[in-house]
Amino acid sequence: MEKSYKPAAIEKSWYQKWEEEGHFSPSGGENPYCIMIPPPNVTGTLHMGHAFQDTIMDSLTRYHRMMGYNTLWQPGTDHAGIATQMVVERQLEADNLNRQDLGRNNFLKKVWEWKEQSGNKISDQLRRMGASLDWERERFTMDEGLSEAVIEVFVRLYEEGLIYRGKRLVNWDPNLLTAVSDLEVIATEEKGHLWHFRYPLTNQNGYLVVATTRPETMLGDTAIAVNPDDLRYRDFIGQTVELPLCNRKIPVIADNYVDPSFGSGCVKITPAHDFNDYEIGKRHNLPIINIFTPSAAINKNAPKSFQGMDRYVARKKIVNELQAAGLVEKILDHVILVPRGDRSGEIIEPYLTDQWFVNTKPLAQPAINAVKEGRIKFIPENWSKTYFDWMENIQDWCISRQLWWGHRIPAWFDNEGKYYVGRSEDEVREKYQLKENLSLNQDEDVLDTWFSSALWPFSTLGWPKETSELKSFYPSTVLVTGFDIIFFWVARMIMMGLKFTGDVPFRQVYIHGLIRDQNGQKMSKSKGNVLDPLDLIDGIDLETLLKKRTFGLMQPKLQSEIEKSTRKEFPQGIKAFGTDALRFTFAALASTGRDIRFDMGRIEGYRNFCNKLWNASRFVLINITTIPKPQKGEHLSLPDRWIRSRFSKTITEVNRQMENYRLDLAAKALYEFTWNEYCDWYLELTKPVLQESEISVHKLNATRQTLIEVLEGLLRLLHPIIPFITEEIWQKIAPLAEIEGDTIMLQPQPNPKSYAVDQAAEESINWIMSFLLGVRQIRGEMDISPNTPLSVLVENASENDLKHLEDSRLFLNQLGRIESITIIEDGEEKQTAATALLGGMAILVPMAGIIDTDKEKSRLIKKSRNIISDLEKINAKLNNINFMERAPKEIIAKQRDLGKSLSRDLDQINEQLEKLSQI
RNA sequence: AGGCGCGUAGCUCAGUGGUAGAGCAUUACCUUGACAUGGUAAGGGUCGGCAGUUCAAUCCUGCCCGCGCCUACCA
Repeated sequence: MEKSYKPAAIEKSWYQKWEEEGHFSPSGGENPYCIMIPPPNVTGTLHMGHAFQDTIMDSLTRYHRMMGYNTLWQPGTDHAGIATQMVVERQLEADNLNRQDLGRNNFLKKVWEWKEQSGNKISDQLRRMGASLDWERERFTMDEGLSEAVIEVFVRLYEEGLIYRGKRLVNWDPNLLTAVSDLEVIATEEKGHLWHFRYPLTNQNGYLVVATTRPETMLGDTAIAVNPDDLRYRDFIGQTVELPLCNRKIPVIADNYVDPSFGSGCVKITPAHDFNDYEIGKRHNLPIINIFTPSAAINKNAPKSFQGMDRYVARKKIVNELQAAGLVEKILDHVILVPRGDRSGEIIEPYLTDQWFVNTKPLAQPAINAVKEGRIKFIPENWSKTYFDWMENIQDWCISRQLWWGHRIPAWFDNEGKYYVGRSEDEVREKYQLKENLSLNQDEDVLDTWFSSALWPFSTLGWPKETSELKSFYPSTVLVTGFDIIFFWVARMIMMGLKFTGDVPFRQVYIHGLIRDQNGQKMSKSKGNVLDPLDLIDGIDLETLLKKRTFGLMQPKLQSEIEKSTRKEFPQGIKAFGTDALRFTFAALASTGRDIRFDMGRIEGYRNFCNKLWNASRFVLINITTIPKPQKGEHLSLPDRWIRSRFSKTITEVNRQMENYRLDLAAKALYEFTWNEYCDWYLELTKPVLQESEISVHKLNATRQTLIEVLEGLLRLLHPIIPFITEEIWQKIAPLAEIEGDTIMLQPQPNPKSYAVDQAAEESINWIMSFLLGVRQIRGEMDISPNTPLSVLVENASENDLKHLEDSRLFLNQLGRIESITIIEDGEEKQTAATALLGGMAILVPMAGIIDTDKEKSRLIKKSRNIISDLEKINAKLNNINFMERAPKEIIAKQRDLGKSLSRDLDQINEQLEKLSQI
């Protein structure tokens, strides 16, 4: 093996081998374990969020595969309607073309080309992450089979009356020229104004003042509303006002919606361009006057002088003209919530159009029940509250989009605007017995991308056919996803899954946090703080990183700022840490919080961890070149028994944490065992055995066997998180453990029962550790060189101490660089010494020239001060009647014991101090 | 407006009703035959604040302060 761990050298080949040999496909068997990947955008690239999520899913998948489950991790990609269409349109823009220039068919051809060209990129990046996805089953939401599922679902929902078409006020993106759903609208707080306008009364002098944040909508006003209980306006109800600039009379109506304390207490009502006003309009039978074109310019329903103007140009003109007419009461600064499209960033307008909707309430109820009844569990459980809140107030879902890229709606229109829904034109003609010469045109619109995503858990498995895959893997075991798409995706999958399969789509929903940068900021191109997972794996030099972060910025102004911060953060660029280190980092960060700050310090630390594992394995391989003869338990050394015991407990702990989705705690247990126990102590403790010439062959072999067995098991335990390095090492270790197999990934997880728990051995090793710690402290604090051999005396040794001492001399001598250990009676030792305490026993290092008396004095004084303060706390408790009466017995006993041992320590320290003072 | 989350060492974060933890960073010493991507030791914290429950609170409860997120129709 190489002297140090070089990830690039080992990661390349293993993945290819695993995939070629079909190790990712389900093994068959009784117990299924299935995860559906949240399909990434087919034209996208892997970002930190993906890498994090995929690490979690892959670790879970590999773990359960090794636990003997029939494991499927289903891969695939999403067509991501708007996002993908926008990318291709932007490419056309470069050639001064738009999609209309190409026409629908040619445009779609372009999108498919782009999909083919870039669609494999993210799959390849997933491979770099080590993701053990069953690629043979890779799906795409616009595959034939999945499209069939989409049509089937649409038609069935329509036939049941759960999909309807209607003219409704929807969220309209005037830039993309499509409707979007409520969820795709982001409300942002922005500075605006509250304009107060005077609407003159028609049958008397005076006016009513209305307040608005969107003056241009006045052109579509059809009423003004006041609160019926508002005494100021009570008398005006039923009168009319003159709508300025429009030459129209509109009524004053009363509606409880109006809050008298806001603005002027009078609200202008524009039913065509405001959701509330729309509802009020319906209640009062108001006319609905649409004043916008699809791109939100003023249309022909408004006065001539405004027609054709963009809404914001019109706004200015309206304000100016009202001002000139003396109809502006005042203009106040006002922070408003501006609705913007999540893709385009454009200000969304409520707009009256014909759209397709899903009637969600009947679907939501069973989906609520499924979670209430525990058939689906959220992890952490708290997220179910978020889910309920939304589901219980769910609104109908606008599913039609005026785009070209996506699943075209299976509805056909005749020339009169009558429409027929069916699986195909032929089916429609037959079903509705349409005349052959009736011309039909399919609806131009496509479905919301999330409509097909909602079917993902069963459409990928072949539904509506009753496939064996569906039988085996539906419901899937767990959905792993971020909280940001609980509404978009999780809720809708549950609704659709229950509706069309009669069962939940997954039994658990593991909600993880979102990856942020080291300052807790969302990673985004415009902030210039994006980390590419592949750059962490392969490394990147500063110049390339700078180029990457500043290339194609929307606001070139930001360039110098981004350059500066990047140079500061990564003066040397980014080192290559390898996939395993990145994965271990993600696992270690996967705690229950919402924000996960990615910390470069940690990935470096876990790269070092990999190196540690690498070198520990080298140590084992250097010392063991032939298969050790199996030995009986009696030949195991104390450290052998100890490490087996610790490993058994570690396996149990890791299993527990994996089952609880606490990958961070699993990673922690693995890290601590590997580094702090196996490497720091066990390997050190084997050195005396491996190097001792007089050791028995049995003992030697028992230690060799333990070294191998524990390392081999540890590699398997680590494999789900760090697959590459464990495979590489395992290939060399497994033969020495007499294990045959092509790959570690198909080996079973280690069984805690294969390694005996041994409390006695743990106690003994703890004693040894304490002994060595005491000696090392003296060395460290007294500046005694690690090379200086020490003669050590022990005083007040109990029988137990003597037994431990007898069992461990070999280890103490070598690990503590101790020449001799002499047992002495209390007070026998006359010369002064540096002292360490181990239970009731004192470990003395005679000072004879090597130790500074004053230093030792101050060291002991400091120690005694700590003990005294602890002791005071304990005595206060023990003297507290309430404590003695009410605390549990064990706690009292524990405190008493602690107090005793502390005062014993204190006595000994004082004794030593006295001795030192006598000099 | 409602809901949720967070506040623990300089930084990033675990954690528990009964003696506060890790990694990184810092300091000192060490190139000893697995590993300097390392070893040994050290320093560092009123666990955001106040009150309550309790024999005992960093942990449970309430209030407050600070930060963040989500949902929502205040024109």
